[in-house]
Amino acid sequence: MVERLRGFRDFYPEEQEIRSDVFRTMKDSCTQFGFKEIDGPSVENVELFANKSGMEIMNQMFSFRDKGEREIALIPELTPTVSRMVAARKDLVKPLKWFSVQKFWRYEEPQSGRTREFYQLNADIIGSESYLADAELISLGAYILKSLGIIGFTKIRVSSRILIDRLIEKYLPGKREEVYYVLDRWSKISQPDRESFVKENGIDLGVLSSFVDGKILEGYDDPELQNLFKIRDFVSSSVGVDIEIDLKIVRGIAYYTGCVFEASDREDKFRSILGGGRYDNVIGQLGGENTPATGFAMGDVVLENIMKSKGLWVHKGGKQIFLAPIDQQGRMYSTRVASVLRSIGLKVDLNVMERGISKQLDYASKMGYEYVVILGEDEAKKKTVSLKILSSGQQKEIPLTGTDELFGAMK
RNA sequence: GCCGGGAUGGGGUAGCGGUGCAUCCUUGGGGACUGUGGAUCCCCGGACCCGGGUUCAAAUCCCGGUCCCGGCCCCA
Repeated sequence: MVERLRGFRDFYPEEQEIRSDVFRTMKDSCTQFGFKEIDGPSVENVELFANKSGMEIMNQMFSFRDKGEREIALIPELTPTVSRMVAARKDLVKPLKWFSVQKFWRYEEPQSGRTREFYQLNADIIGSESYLADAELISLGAYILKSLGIIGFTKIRVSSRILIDRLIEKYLPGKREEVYYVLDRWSKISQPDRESFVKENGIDLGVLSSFVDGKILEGYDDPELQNLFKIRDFVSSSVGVDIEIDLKIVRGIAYYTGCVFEASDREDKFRSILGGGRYDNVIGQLGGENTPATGFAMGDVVLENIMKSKGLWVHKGGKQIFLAPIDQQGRMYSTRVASVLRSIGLKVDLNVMERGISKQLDYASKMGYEYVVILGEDEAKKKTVSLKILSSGQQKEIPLTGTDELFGAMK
C-alpha cells in the first residue's frame, strides 16, 4: 500500500465536520468585523519569497522547477501573495480589510503543533498606518478566540519593534540582534544559559532584566508606547479582552516594522496560536506604492491541540434523521418522505442497503443519528411516518402532513 | 538538517529465539429471525513496517531505510 506523505494529514468525516465548524466560526467572525474574503494561488514564483524572507524560509519551502523551467514553490505564508495582489492593483480603495483561510506548506520536521501542510486564517488591514488598524486587528483575533470558546485559556501580548529599537539604542546600543535573540527565547532557555549568553555578548543583565519584566517602561515617555496603551484600551473596549504589553514579544520575522503581537495558551504548553504584526515596507518592496499594512495568521494545528486539551474539539451539528424502510413499499415511500423532510431543511440520510430493520437501527445508532424514521407498507398506506428517538427508544406514528411543525423544532 | 523513543488485522492489544493455523477485545461484510430485534444466533474477511544479516530456527536478536510520536533549529 502507498503511504501518506510525511507530515501530511487525512481528514475523515468525523474529524472534518469539526474542522468545518471551526473554520466557519473564524470566517463568520471576520465577516462580522467587515473583512472581505480573498483567495489566491497555491504556488508562486520563488522570487516572491526570496526577496523578503531570508535564507531560512527558502530552505523550508516545497519548491521545484515546472515544465516551463520556472522555479516555483508551494506557498509557505500569505503575506507575500497579499502584498503582490495589492501592489498589482492601484485602484483598490483603502483601507482594505481582507481575510482568507487556506492551505500552506513548509518542508520541516513534523512535531507537536507542526505539520508540513496546514491551514491558516490570515487577516490583514492594508492602507492604514494608524494604531487603530493594529487595534482592530487584535480585536478581531481576540473575538475569534472568544467565539471558539478559548479566550479564557489564552493570553494576548503586544509589543512594538519601534519601541524596542529605541530602548535598545538608548540602553544597550549596538546589541539589537543579540537582544532580539535572547528576548524571543527568554522563557524557553534556562537561567544559566541566559546568564552565559548575556555575558558572552557583553549585555548588561540588569538592564536586560528590566526589558523582560517591563520595569524599563516605567516613566518612559514615547509616542510608540502611548500607541500601545491606546491599542490596549481599544481592544478592551471593543471586545472586552485584556491584552498585555510585553517586550519579550519580538516575533522572528524579518519584515515586521512596528506593532507585533501574539496569542498563546496561558500555561505556555503549546506553540503560539496566533501571531502577527505591522509590515509597512513589503508592498513597496514588491514594486507597489509604499503602503502601510498590518496582519496576523492563525494556524489550525496548534488551535486543534489547545481545543482538544480543553475538550472543545467536538462537532456541534444539527439533528440528523435516518430513514429506515423495512419492505419494498417502504423503500418507494421513503423517497417521498425524504423529499418532504429535506424541503423543510432537515438533514436526511436514506438507507441504500436492502437489509432488515435490525441492521438499519444498528447502523443509525453507530453513525450517531438522533432519529430514525421507520417506513413500511402500513405507513405508506396511511401516509404517516413512525419516528423513533434513539436516545430514549420512544416511538410514535405521525401523519406526513404534520411533519413540518414536529421536525421544525428539531433543527 | 540534527537528536531521542516507537512500529503486531481498520482501532486497541498479548507474545519478545522453537511449544496448535500469532492471543484477546473491538470494528467491517453476509445470512437467519419476514414490522421494532440499535437483539440473539451462525458464517466470512483482516496483522508481525520494508530490506539485509546472525541462527538449525526470527514477530522476537543485529544493521540500514521508511513512517509515527517527541525535542533542537526555525516559526512566515
